[in-house]
Amino acid sequence: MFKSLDPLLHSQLRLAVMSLLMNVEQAEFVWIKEKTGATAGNLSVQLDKLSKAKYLEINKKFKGKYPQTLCKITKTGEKAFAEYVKSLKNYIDIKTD
Amino acid sequence: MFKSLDPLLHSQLRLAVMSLLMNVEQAEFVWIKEKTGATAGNLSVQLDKLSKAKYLEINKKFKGKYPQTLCKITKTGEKAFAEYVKSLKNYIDIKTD
DNA sequence: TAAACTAGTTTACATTATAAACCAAATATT
DNA sequence: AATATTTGGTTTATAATGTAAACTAGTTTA
Repeated sequence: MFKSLDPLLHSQLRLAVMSLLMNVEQAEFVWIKEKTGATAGNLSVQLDKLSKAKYLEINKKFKGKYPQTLCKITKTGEKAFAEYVKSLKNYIDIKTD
Repeated sequence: MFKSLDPLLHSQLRLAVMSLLMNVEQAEFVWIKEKTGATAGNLSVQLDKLSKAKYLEINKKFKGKYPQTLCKITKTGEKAFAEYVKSLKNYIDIKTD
């Protein structure tokens, strides 16, 4: 009846991050921070979790003299997101039998 | 951009409970337990939280000789659920601009 | 050269979720 | 008729999670 919801995606901030990354080629840490309204510390932790799960790839470079963290969703991440959305529908659409 | 998701509903079990109660007049503890697959202890705690938030009403009676806990969603609960679903759509539908 | 800012990371604490242990009464077993 | 098991839960202790505050490392500005 209720498919289990991927706990890695069932978090407000991580879901927002994935939602953003579903729609762009890649994104900077600072841009994600602004779009989500997250604190830097929280975002750092959550990006790390998503990255460890291979839901996204993190690429650290320099933009001029400043450090820059680029994030990009992976195929695995895209699949997980799609699956999460599918599962969620059981919760928000269902009619009992 | 991202509306905040009611933390009381953003929990797998509580969301499943509310989802069930959206579709029935009322429901027994045991029925909810079976439908959700939750343990009794966890369900007890989560029902209590939803009840304290006035998202549902809990009515304790006896069914024959056994205790029976009946749950019914409130107007407040219905509104909160609808609002949650609306907010969620920002996360799962959006295209970045 | 000292203060303030950029771009993050680490860590300590608070919140949340959950299973295990418990309770009271009913029924089944020996 | 004791005792064990089941029903229908609640309480509580612990594990997992989320988050802000404090920190690192370097840059710009006054």
